[in-house]
Order: sequence, then structure tokens, then C-alpha cells
Amino acid sequence: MKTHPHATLAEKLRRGDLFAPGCPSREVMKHVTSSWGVLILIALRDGTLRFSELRQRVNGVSERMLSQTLKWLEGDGLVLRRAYPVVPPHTEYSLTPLGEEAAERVANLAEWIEERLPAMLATAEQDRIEA
Amino acid sequence: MKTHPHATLAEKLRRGDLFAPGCPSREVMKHVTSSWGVLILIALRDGTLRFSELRQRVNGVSERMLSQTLKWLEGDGLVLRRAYPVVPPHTEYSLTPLGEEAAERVANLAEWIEERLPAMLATAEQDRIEA
DNA sequence: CAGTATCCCCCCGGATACTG
DNA sequence: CAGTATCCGGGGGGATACTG
Repeated sequence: MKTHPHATLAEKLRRGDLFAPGCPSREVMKHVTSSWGVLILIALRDGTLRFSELRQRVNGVSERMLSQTLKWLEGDGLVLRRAYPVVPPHTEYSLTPLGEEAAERVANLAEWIEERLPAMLATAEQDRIEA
Repeated sequence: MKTHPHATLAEKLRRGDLFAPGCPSREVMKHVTSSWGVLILIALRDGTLRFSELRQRVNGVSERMLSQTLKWLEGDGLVLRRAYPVVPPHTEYSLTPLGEEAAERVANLAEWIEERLPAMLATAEQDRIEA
């Protein structure tokens, strides 16, 4: 799948307009691959969670960032937010069908990294020696 | 695959220690999912590229960030750097076998986003209406 | 060509305090 | 409980100039 340095617009689109600055895909990509976004998506694969539950799962996230990231993902149609007007408040977050597809791919990447981490450190070391 | 709020250490590890702050996996994840990291990995799937070629492909990246991100990925054992001591300098970047595996997963995610983007905008709109 | 060095701005993101 | 509002520091990252 070789492309020339000066690829046509059609080629760029086929290969993904992710390479074009300011395109909407980059925005979604930012949300999904943000450090908290990754963890939230993976955490929600286990099922519906409340705000505080999510906060415990995603170790180290501040209320501010959790709230903000959830809004991004909700806006992208990946996370569903259901708020029950009771006291004390009760809000549930879950993945939409679309969100499950995204989370699956994110989890795939994350799991791969964890599996391969030892190999990565080893080969990086090897490269340093050979060089 | 349900887990309790107070999962055991073993469960956490099985589910991924990515949830533990300060673990090495998070570091690699940061490099791979960084906005430039994503684009570099995908660009290198087409084959070996020189510094300036890479800079053109990855539209909008500064020399500084390109250099830095490449070092990260090289340090992780995902990218192979080959410098030929000639004038003018000639340096080639390519994916290691490990890097190809990573790039595949990143590309998978990116392609999915691009395919589903229209659906995402639509469902996000739908959610807003229903709510 | 392939970078490094330097400067500097912006904004991500944490901490804290407050509210419905 | 589930957030918002405000403040603020660190560092991600751009622009420019310089070098081997």
C-alpha cells in the first residue's frame, strides 16, 4: 500500500484524513486516546458505573477531568449518561453500542502493550547495544 | 467479566495494571497514543521514511516534536532508527516487528473512528434529542 | 539533511472550595 | 452524591536560530 509523497486527495481520504490538521476525526481521536479517556472506556466495559465508582476505578483522576472527559465521550456518542433526579443524586454512565466498539479497540491496544511490555524493554535494550 | 469495586491485586493485574498510576505501561501508552505518535506509527506502516519525508506525511508536526516522539518510540522498541554517516546526513526510520503490531492496532482504532464518525455525530445528536 | 538549543506561550490538568 | 467554579503551576509543544 505505497503512496507517493504527493498523494492525491482521494488517496489521503482512503488512507485517512486523520493526517489533515483540524479534521473532526482528530478531535474524536484525542478524546478516545486521552489518558483518562482510555481508562474510562476500558472501565465501562465491565458495565454501568456511577460517577464515584468510575472515579475509584480510574485511579488518580480528578473530579474535574473525569467530568470533562465523560462529557467529551458523551458528545461523541460513545458514552451514555443517565441522571436520576433524586436526592442524593444518582447518575449512571455506560457505553453506547458505538462506545463498545471503540472500547474494544482501545482495550485491544492496551492489552497488547501490557503483554508486550517486557519484550519492548528487552528489544529497546538490544537496539541500544547494537547501535 | 464483572469485578468488584474493591478488586484484589490479582484481579487488577489480570484486568491490566494500566489502572495503577505510575506504571510503565502508562508511559508507553502515552507515547503510542500521543497525537503525533499515532500519526507517525500509521505513516510508517507504508514503509521506511526519512526525517523530512515523515515530517511532510505527518502534517503540522514541528521538528522538535517529531524528533522527540521518534525518540520515545525508539526507546520503546517500536521504531528503528538507522543513520548513515554521509554528507548530507541520511537517516531512515522504520517500524520494528513490535512496532508493526502496535501500529496495526492504532491504525485499527483510527480507521474505525473515520468510518464511524458520521454515525457518531448522528447518535450524539439523537441522544441530545431524547434527553 | 537532520537534527539540537533556546525562548516562551498556552492550556492541560491538579487542588481546593462551593452548590443543588 | 455529583458535580461546577476558581485558581494556578508544570510541561507540552510551536517558532526561530543555529550546527555537524
